[in-house]
Amino acid sequence: MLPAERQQRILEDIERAGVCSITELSQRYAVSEMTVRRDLRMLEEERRIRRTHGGAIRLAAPGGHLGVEPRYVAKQKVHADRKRKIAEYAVRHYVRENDIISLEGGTTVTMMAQFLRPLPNLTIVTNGLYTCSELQPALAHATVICTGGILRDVSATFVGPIAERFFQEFHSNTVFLSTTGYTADAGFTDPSLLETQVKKAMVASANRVIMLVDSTKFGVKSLTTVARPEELDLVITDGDAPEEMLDELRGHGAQVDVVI
Amino acid sequence: MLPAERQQRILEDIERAGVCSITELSQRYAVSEMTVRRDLRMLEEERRIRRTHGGAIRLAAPGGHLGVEPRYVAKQKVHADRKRKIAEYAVRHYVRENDIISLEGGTTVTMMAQFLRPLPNLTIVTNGLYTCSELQPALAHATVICTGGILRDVSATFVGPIAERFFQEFHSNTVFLSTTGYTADAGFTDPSLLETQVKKAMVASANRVIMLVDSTKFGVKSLTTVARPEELDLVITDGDAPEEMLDELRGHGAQVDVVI
DNA sequence: ATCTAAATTAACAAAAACAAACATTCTGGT
DNA sequence: ACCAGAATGTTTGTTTTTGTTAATTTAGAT
Repeated sequence: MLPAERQQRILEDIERAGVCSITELSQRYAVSEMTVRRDLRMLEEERRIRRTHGGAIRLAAPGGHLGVEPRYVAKQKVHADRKRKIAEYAVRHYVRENDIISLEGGTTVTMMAQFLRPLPNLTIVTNGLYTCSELQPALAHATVICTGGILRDVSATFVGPIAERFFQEFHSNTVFLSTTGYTADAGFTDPSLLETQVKKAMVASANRVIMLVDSTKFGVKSLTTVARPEELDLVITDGDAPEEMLDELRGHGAQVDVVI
Repeated sequence: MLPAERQQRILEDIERAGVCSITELSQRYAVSEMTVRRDLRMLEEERRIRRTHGGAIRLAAPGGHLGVEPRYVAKQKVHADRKRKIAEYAVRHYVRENDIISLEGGTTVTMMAQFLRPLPNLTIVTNGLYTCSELQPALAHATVICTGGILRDVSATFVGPIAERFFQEFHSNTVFLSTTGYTADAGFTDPSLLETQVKKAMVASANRVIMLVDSTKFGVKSLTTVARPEELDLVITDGDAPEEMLDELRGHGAQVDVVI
């Protein structure tokens, strides 16, 4: 294998995994650790990665968590604030004690977990790894059921046939979900078909469907359609959402709550 | 795991959960409490978290309900070192690339995860929440399948009928498991019937069964029997295990590996 | 307020990773 | 085949990281 090719592949490995150790890379490409160090040094000089003790981490990570650039973090934080408000509102108004709810594994919905912890005697069904982690401290007075399935990297959710089939047998009062975007023509869309399939199964299995959409998602169209407005009972969004989009949603029979 | 990666994940843990104890983090990442303290000190110097006695809390309190100091449950800081050696040995000698393995969610077996990360093209089946979290960074070159089920508090494992039924359909080459105790009369035993049921299903579904037992478990008898020595193919333990117990095991046809 | 158990810190020792220098192997052209 | 230059591996000493021990501080209970 050519050195340039190896370096390129190492870069790809790091960008995909977020982090790689030198031992790992040296074994994978059957070269000495010293060579890997030299490769990493070059990649760092080109500002493509950041070296750390024992390996390297990626710089900018669109879907990941490691070594993220400050600018990206800051942007994320603004959104996070919005999302958190929506998540808190959803819990406060639409979850009661003794409820049985499903939580999809997206970031907005995952934020609901921290507000759910005080509520007694909940049953929570989820395909989100982080949701499970978040709710572990609440297990004394709540039941958490995980769908299982294949763990998907970027989203930390369980997907695939196992997760989908789960919802053929289990039904909840309310499902909370979110997607990557909403447009009038394509409805609520996601980039991953695997995610979409699971979300569809969740929607089909629940009595009530609540969609959490922060205002940045309006006008964004992604690959596959998760649901159309007429399948939803309620949409929760924030104050920056364009009014005409909300009217559009209402026109399809969905109730719309705007969190100030 | 790389130091930088661990620090990043600790930060995420704290931001997600709001608060983490040092004991908890030290066990989750299989490092000493001193190392966790050093990590937390660095994160605090970067103004990313705030340290408290016994742990750390997140800075921005977007949810509101903060200021809660960590309520650290006095968990026995068990022989993490012994367990880690056993876990590393198990991976090094009994896991190959392209393997399909099952990991039970106990602490010893969970420690295998960090050593599994460099191995390419593995398929890993598990009912352990922490195992899933640990293996998330390895997903670029590995497949992780979770059983799903009811999340059990103390062990952070998925149990119950969903988890049990999973193994009626999925079969692995090798299952790695551990239990609370072993005695000659009761075999390998666990305090929780729910855990036992899942472990039995795992054993039944695998071609090869490997039990990880650190020496502190010998002579300990718990509530329910998970397996008897004759059901196992291999027992891995450490050098402090009493020789007569090992002979006893060998007498039942199990191979015994002792990690020095 | 005093006491006790736990957590923290500091200091040291061990292990792992790193970097530099040198030796070796590989590559492409003659 | 031969050589020059690049790439790689190896050795050695240094640095970083981690774990352990002992002394100190803190939190919570009496």
